[in-house]
Amino acid sequence: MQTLKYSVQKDLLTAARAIFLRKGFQKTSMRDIAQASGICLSNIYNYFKSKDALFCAIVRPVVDALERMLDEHHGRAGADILEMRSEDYFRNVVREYVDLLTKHNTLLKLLFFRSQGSSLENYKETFADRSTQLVKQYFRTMKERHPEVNIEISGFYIHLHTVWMFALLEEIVRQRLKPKDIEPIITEYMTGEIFGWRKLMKI
Amino acid sequence: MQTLKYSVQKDLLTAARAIFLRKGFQKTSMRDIAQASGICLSNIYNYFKSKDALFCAIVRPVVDALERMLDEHHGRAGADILEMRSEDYFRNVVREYVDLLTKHNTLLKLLFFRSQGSSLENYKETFADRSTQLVKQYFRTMKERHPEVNIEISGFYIHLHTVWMFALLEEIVRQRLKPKDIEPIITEYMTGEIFGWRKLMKI
Amino acid sequence: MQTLKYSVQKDLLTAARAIFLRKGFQKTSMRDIAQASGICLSNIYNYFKSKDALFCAIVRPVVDALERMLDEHHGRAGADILEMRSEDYFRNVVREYVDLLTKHNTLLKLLFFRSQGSSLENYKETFADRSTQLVKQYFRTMKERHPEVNIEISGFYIHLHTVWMFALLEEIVRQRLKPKDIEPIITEYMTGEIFGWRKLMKI
Amino acid sequence: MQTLKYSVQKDLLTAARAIFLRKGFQKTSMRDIAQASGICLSNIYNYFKSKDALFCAIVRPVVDALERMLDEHHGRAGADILEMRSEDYFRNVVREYVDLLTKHNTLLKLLFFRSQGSSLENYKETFADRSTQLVKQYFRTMKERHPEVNIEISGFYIHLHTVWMFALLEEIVRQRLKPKDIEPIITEYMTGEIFGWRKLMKI
DNA sequence: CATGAATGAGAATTCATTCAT
DNA sequence: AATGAATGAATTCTCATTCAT
Repeated sequence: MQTLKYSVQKDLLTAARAIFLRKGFQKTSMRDIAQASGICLSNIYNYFKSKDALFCAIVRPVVDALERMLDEHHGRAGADILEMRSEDYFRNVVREYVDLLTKHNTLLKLLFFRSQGSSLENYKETFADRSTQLVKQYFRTMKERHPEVNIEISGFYIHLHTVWMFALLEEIVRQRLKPKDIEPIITEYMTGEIFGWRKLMKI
Repeated sequence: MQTLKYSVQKDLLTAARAIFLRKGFQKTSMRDIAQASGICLSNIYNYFKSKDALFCAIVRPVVDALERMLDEHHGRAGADILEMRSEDYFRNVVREYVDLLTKHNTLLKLLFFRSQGSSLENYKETFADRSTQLVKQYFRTMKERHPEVNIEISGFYIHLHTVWMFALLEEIVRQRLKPKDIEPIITEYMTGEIFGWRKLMKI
Repeated sequence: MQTLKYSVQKDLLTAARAIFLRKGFQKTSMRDIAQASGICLSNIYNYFKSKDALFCAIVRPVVDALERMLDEHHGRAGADILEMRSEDYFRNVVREYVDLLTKHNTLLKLLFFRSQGSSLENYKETFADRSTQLVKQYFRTMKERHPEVNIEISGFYIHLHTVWMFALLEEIVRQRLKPKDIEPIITEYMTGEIFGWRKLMKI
Repeated sequence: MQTLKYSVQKDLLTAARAIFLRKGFQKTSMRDIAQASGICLSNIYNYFKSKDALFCAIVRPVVDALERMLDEHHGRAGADILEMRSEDYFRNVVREYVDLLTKHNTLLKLLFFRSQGSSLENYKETFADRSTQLVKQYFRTMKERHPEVNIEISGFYIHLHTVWMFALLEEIVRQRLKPKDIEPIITEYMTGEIFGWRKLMKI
């Protein structure tokens, strides 16, 4: 198999993205997509094996980006917790989020609010859960290295802050903020967050 | 049509609520509800004119409660803004939220996370939008009364905090917190919020 | 649920049977059946939950009859092997087969030759296999009771004769023989068969 | 179009045969065949004009062999009926069947049990019918030459024995008997058959 | 010869809702 | 009020085949 005709694939993805965005995964029918993209209904299946696969393909870049962030922040490769206090760390985190929002504005919306009925319908919840677990694990590891750090923080608190982060992303996406407006918001939010966490952990 | 049998209506609502909660509005079929409630499929239509109407009826109490809160806090009947500084106001607000969560735990979940496909699928967003508008209007009114109050607060900020409030409610619902655990969380959250708002508004 | 409207169910079964018989399970579409029976396509699903279920319902009587025969002939309730020599046994067996053919002529054809694609597509093979196993087991049991009986008979032979039996049934069905013509054929066949088996087993 | 590449054709036939054998004609899709053979889907149509034509081409050798046998045994070129009594005739017939089974094991299975949906789906029945007609005709011809021969044999009997023959072939194919095991079975079967026929015909 | 792309018909099944009694 | 029956539109997906290059 060679690569399929590029322009058709592109038309398809573009049209599908627009409809998914407007109507959500479940209420969008393959007919809708066929009609909107001008591609024969059955031909869609030459490009994607199912409606779900099509949705996942559209949304993939942002899923990949989120997975990478999850891994880098709280995974094994994570930095030392005391870095939280450094300027560099702070700027990095901000840039990451700004990048995410700038590049994947629409896809975030799709993934978080239009995915019901697809295999990604629980992605947000799952992500928050996994994030919470990873943070807990990360804390335990850090505790060994820095016994003075307080890690008596409830799962509820951790989870809530992940969810709030998402809510912030969502708001930015919803309001279609321009890149230059995004950065100060993220900066301000992160300042508060990091400050809060450091206070809790006494570092 | 006259007086519909009360017990049937109750069975219906109870059964439907349970299924909507488990499968969501869209994936729940009228057949599912008929089967679970033991009420004949076509008889359901003697009680509710559509699937959507049934869902709305179930969820109505919490919608009413939210509307009332919206009205009381930011509507014309709202209190003076300087009340924000009083202990009473604070305690009232906390109690209101605790009440809401205690009484309508399940319905909140339904309304916020199981309503896709129904006419209430955008309730959360709509609520936040209306809330934002009301708050802005309220600020303008208060400005006339108290010119010293700063009301230069972005719509984004207002909207975001409404959404965060919802995210908090959602977390509490999700984690099935018990009433006694809810109060301290709300109290803590409200303390931070009111403090933040007062700082911004310089009151 | 009360019993569904009898006449519709009957029409449905009758029409479906006729089409299945003509075109086979796989090539028959639910549309075909709807059209032929004059019943709305989706209404069929109020009577049978799937195409397969419809087919099985049609064919059920003959499946039941065959299962009963299998059980009675070779199952635990089976008679002593030496009964093979009695007149009564012989007449019974003949009558059974004549009955089967007389009552279930059409259904046998459906089950054996029109079931491809349904869950019963391998019924004939499965039946022959199970029959072979049961016969082998039966022989072993009888060997204990009558050590003089020879049971050194290959699985191939047993299986082949089951299959031949089916082929005979099939021929009778195919040719639409009348009841009175069936009996002599079965009688003759059985005479040969029982004679052959007795010779092999030396009883 | 000219000379189609031999090796491609061969790959195609080999792959298709394997899949038809496993899944049957109807459940095998041209896509399956394309994938398994490594030949581009649309290119298959340069070699065979339809799925059916492909199936027929695969199965052709065994169809030819069967046609030849039909012709030689009962057709105009057939030997005198009294030859039935000779050793040579007997050995010839046995060898023929053993050859058929040895050479065309797989194709027989395809033709008899995997052809539903193709134009050959009724080959077995058709063959048996034609065979029956030919035998009847042959009998009439022989009657003229040998008036003492009894030809009062029912069509049912003739047809049945053809079908049994097929059932035997089927069993041998099904059980994957090895060539050396096939011969004794055929020999034994033929002994009985010829003996039976001669007795009936009084020759 | 080979290939990727396209096509239109058709498959089973589900659903909210209405009808007649 | 209650019920069984009916309906028509919709849904995802599959398939053999053809087209254009």
